[in-house]
Amino acid sequence: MMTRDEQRLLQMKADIFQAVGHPIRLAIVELLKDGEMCVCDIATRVGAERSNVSRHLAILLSAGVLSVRKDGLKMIYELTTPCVLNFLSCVTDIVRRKVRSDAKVLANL
Amino acid sequence: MMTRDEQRLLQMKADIFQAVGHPIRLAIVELLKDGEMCVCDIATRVGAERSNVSRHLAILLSAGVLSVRKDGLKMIYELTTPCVLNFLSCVTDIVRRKVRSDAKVLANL
DNA sequence: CGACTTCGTGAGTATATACTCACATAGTAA
DNA sequence: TTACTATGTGAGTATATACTCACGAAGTCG
Repeated sequence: MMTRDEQRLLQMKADIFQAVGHPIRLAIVELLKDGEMCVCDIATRVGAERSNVSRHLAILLSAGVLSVRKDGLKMIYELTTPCVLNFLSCVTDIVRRKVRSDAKVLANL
Repeated sequence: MMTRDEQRLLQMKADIFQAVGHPIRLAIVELLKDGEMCVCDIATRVGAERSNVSRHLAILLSAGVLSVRKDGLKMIYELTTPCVLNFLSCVTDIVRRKVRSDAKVLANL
């Protein structure tokens, strides 16, 4: 079947997808492609409550998508690796196909 | 802030990440990289209950990650685009960094 | 026709997630 | 010291997700 270690690896990889799989968290990832940013600025830019953003950041951090450093009062978050962004073109491609396919279904009603 | 359309696009993209963000569904995606497969075979290979696999497939289908065709009694699922797999190397990279970073924390106890 | 296979789905339950509000901590600055 | 700012987190609630079992629809084969 599948060893314990293989299952743990699968879980860790799935956690990364799941971490990015939320509109606010995806917005955060897309926002940080231009560089690091503190929590307060992130909250303002994505238009969500600060404490909520703080929790979302913790999820991305725990999955390994983001890293963080302290600068005085502020916590500065950044992408651990920009390769996450490469996948977004693939995701956009999937969305494009899906929208086209849905439109075709509608046309046949 | 953000237009209605931008939010819907963000949601659709997040849905794709979320769809893959489950151990069983990720296992299905990795399994289908070698080609299309019917539900019963997928269920056997990933070692999960068939009705459960059926639901997971519906989620991947609805996100646009998979497509399906009918062949007699069987429903044959396949990846809409293999580009999902490209991201897996990035995901593996994130996992590797995270494990290393966690190990470093442990070493300092 | 009846027996069988493949699949999706309703119902029920258990668990997980998202969100808000309030509070505590840590650093800054007067 | 006191006042202020940035952040994380406990508690509570609402909603979503995952899973199993049982059933029914659709196609196959004798």
